[in-house]
Amino acid sequence: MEKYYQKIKNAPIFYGITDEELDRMLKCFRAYVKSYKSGDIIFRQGEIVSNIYLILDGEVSIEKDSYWGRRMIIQKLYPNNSIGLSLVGSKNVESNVNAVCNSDALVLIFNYEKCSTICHNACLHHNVLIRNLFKILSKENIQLVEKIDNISQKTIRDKLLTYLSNESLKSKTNIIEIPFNRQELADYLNIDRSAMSFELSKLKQEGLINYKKNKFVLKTNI
Amino acid sequence: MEKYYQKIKNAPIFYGITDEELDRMLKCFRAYVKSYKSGDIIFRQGEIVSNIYLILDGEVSIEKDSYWGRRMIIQKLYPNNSIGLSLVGSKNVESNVNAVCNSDALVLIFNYEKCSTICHNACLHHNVLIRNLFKILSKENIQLVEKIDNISQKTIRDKLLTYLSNESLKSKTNIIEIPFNRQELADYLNIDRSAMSFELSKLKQEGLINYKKNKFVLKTNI
DNA sequence: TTATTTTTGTTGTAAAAACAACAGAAATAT
DNA sequence: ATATTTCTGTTGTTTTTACAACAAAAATAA
Repeated sequence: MEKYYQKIKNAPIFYGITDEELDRMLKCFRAYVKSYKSGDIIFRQGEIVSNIYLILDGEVSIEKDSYWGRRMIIQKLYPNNSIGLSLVGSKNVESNVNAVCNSDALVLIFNYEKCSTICHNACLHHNVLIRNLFKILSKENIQLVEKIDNISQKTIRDKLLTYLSNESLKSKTNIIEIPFNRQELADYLNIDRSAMSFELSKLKQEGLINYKKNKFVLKTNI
Repeated sequence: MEKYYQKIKNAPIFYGITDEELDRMLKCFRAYVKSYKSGDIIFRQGEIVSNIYLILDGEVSIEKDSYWGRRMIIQKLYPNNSIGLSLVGSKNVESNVNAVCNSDALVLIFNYEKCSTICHNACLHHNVLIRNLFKILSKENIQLVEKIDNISQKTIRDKLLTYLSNESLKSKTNIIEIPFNRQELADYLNIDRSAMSFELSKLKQEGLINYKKNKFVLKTNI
């Protein structure tokens, strides 16, 4: 456990917390580290989630299975990101998504509720934590609205251009490395992969973008 | 100002706060009430928002204009709902949405930052408030994911059925009154109104649903 | 009440998407 | 190095959608 402290300290969720505090806090939260294999599912649609999961290593995607078996990728998460905040915050709500490991992963797990009922330092810890949770959730909220923006566009072309220019705006550069392969990007934008590939080719031909694998260059600021 | 206290007290954002506390708190936050006319815009895409807006009366919709001029409705908000939480939480972020009054509206406005820097009771107030903000944001988060679920469906039919059954699940009844007219529902689901009307007719003919104006009945539990 | 405006439903047509099937390229395993 | 698997791009066909134009119904104003 202690060997992960350095990693844990860097996570936004524990921002502003001193080393000693962190130590007490993790004990108080009954925190433990669990390792997952690629493909493992951290939690499923329909499960009630009362833990917070902090990714220490690996890649996790938040997905949803449609009634007809199509996969929808909501977002991808990486070390320092945490999962389950909104579920924990709303208490006893069934998860409406799956959290799936895309690679072997290392995850810090702790129970958000336990502390508030058992431990004396509850208030102290909670206040610091909740402040961080609020910040993280607000960012996530903005990201979700951005995703809605991306997938709300009418045509495949518009979805691609909106997605790429949004990414470009965020990174403040017109050279973008996306975390998706083609199939995953299609699942993220809710479009057909082959139709998307076709549209990407057209955009390249027209000189609007260039790309190789998952590296894209936006030629114009659309 | 005082005449609105009863309304203000009922809002989730001030849950668990006593009357005297509320009084001090609102002073501390420099809160004031502003009335808007139908069609007024509370804030626009691109503006930096540092206030929290609590709706006391009226209807406000969170919208986005696409590059091509299409309106996208993200969500509709009503008395007791608050606006701007995620923007305030992320600090100095440009709003990526418009907040538009759909009717004459009454809104409590307060500056979230001001308190933390000026007032002595900052911690006390903030801790209570942030706890509430966290809860509200987590609910909103779940709603946004649900919206993503609705609009991610492949066909117009699937979007309609998913939306209606999600609403049905939430209200735990198969009789639903939706807050949208046809054009607004189309803008919410990002589809063409006439194509949607046509699909609704088909669903009615097939006996899957029934409806009149904005009241819907789900015949089967799809 | 009647006139006017707004909302909703219907239809045909053109555009776009999904789907399927496959070929070539790239990555991985042997 | 070669074989095998995975990923990406291309094409034709079918399905679905958007769009436009209009009719019917409902709501609102005069």
